Parts: sequence; structure tokens; C-alpha cells
Amino acid sequence: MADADQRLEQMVRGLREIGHRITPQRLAVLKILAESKDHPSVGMIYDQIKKEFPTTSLATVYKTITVLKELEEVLELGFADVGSRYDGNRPFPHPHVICTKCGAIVDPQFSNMEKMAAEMAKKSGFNITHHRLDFFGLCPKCQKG
Amino acid sequence: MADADQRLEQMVRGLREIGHRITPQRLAVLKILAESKDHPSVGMIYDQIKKEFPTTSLATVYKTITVLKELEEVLELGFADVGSRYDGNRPFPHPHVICTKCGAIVDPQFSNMEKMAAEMAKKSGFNITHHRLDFFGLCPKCQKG
DNA sequence: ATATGTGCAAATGGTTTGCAGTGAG
DNA sequence: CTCACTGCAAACCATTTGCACATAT
Repeated sequence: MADADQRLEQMVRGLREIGHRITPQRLAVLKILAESKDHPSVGMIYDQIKKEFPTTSLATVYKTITVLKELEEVLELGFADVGSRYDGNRPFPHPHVICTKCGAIVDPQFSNMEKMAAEMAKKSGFNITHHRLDFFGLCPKCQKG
Repeated sequence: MADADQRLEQMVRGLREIGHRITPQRLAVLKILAESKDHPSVGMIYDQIKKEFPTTSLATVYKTITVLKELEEVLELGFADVGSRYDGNRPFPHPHVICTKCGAIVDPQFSNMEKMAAEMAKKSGFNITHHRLDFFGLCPKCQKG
């Protein structure tokens, strides 16, 4: 998990740079986000943290994520039906594949979106800064079930 | 607006087929969705409708949209920050370009996503059924402002 | 020492629901 | 005539906020 450690350091550094303190609760949130590859919801993070710090409040988790979003150290994936999921491991735009049955979210390798973004910018006159690409379907497991 | 008329007919037909009634309020929602190219929110639709039917309730708008979603006669675009927007004119997956300042949403022409979807299916083992592709940036107007 | 962070509880805001009355088919 | 639809208000639920206390720096 060397890359998760690096992500964690990066997050801590970012918070310190803008004058934020590193509390144990906050560190626990950062750890979960830096390590997880399954794009957890706030609730999932909260449940996880309560094992370590039973008194931690949901509000603290939300507040921490808000700061990380501002720092662009976490990527928010909002869904109309199922709320928001977070990716602290790869906090930059990249494609996702979402199972419409069990809700699993995975990162496929690949994709040169930059080329397509440039094309869109040209055609629309927009100054494109970021993007989002999601594919929906049934994961291998749910195809059998 | 010939294609909007066609969309409207298609929607009405769809509703009738599953035994739903066509009330004036409902028809007003359908019209707005079939005609608009600006991806309105529920609130925008509601405001629009009140001009014609001042007593119409928000709940009715929501309920109608829920049915249209089931029929796949309207495409829902959920955003984490700004809620959901709806496209009844082209209710199938297609790319969108969203202005991060004024919230405008436009449909660029183009895109062969099918190829990319097939690639994703192969790599992930998922059975891909649909997708979503959004580009974010500043629209020409907001680049000046 | 001194603000920032925490935890709790209350507030918010978009969306959904329950239900009695209304109206499309 | 009937049963689905409407409108209203209440319920929901994820997220946000206010505030007194705790604590990282």
C-alpha cells in the first residue's frame, strides 16, 4: 500500500499548508480515503471510523471531506439515486464502471480523455477544465446472481 | 419544433400504454420536457407550469418525472452540488458540457461512445447498459464576464 | 495561548409519501 | 362509474450549521 501512504502524506501536507490541524479523527478519515479503492460513501467512512473512534460524529466526517474537496485531494462522485461516493486514491477525473445492482464502483485502466476534452472544447467554445465518465451495467458477480 | 412534437407524442403514447392518464398538468410537464433543450430542473419546470396552471403542485411534477424516467422517456442528470436536471428531448445517453459558473448545459454534437463502452465491457467484465459523459468548464459567455 | 476542530442537536432543502377529494377514461 | 391523479401537508434523509467545549499547534 505504498501509494496509499503517499496519498496520505500528500493530503496531510495539503491540509497543513492551508493552516488546518491534523486531529486523530481527521487522520482516520484521510487514511480511509487514501487507502480505499471502493469509493465509499460518507456513511461507509463513518461506520469504519467508529470502530477506531466511537465518539466521532458524522459532521466531522462531512467537514473533513469538504476541505479535501476544496484541496482537490478527493474526488466526489455524486449520483442522483444513491448519493455521493468518494475517491481519495485517485482524486482526478477518470472513468468509473458502476454496477447498477450491487452499487460496486471500479476503476478500469485506460482512457485518453484529454483528446476528447480538447475536441469538446473546440466544438462548444467552452474552456473545459474537467470531466466525468461513468459506465453503468452489471458486474460479473451480479450477472450470475 | 417538429421533433419536440414527436417527442411529446412518443411520451403520451408511452404513458397510455402502461395505463396512465393524460391530465392537463401532466401534459404541461411533458410539453416542457419535450421542447426544452436547456435541461431544466424540477423547480424550473414547476415555475414554468405555474404560469399555465397556477395550482399545480411540485409533487405532481415529481411524480410525472418519476414515471417518465421509468419509461426512459426522460434522461436524469444528477449533480452532487446542484441537484438533478432533465432532458426529455434526447432521453438517451449522450455527452453534456456544463458551465461551472452559470450552470448552463449544452449538448455537443458527436460522439461514438459505443466503441468505448464495448472496450470498457471487455476490460471490466461488466455488462454495460448505459453511460454518462460530462465535460465541465466555462461557457463562452462566462469566459468574458 | 488561541483559534481551529469536535460533537451534539437543530436546521435545511430537495424529494417522497399519505390521504381525501377530483376528474380522465 | 372507477380508479388513477392531484394538491396539500407531513415525512424523509442526506447534508449543513450553530454553538459550547476540547485540543493541536
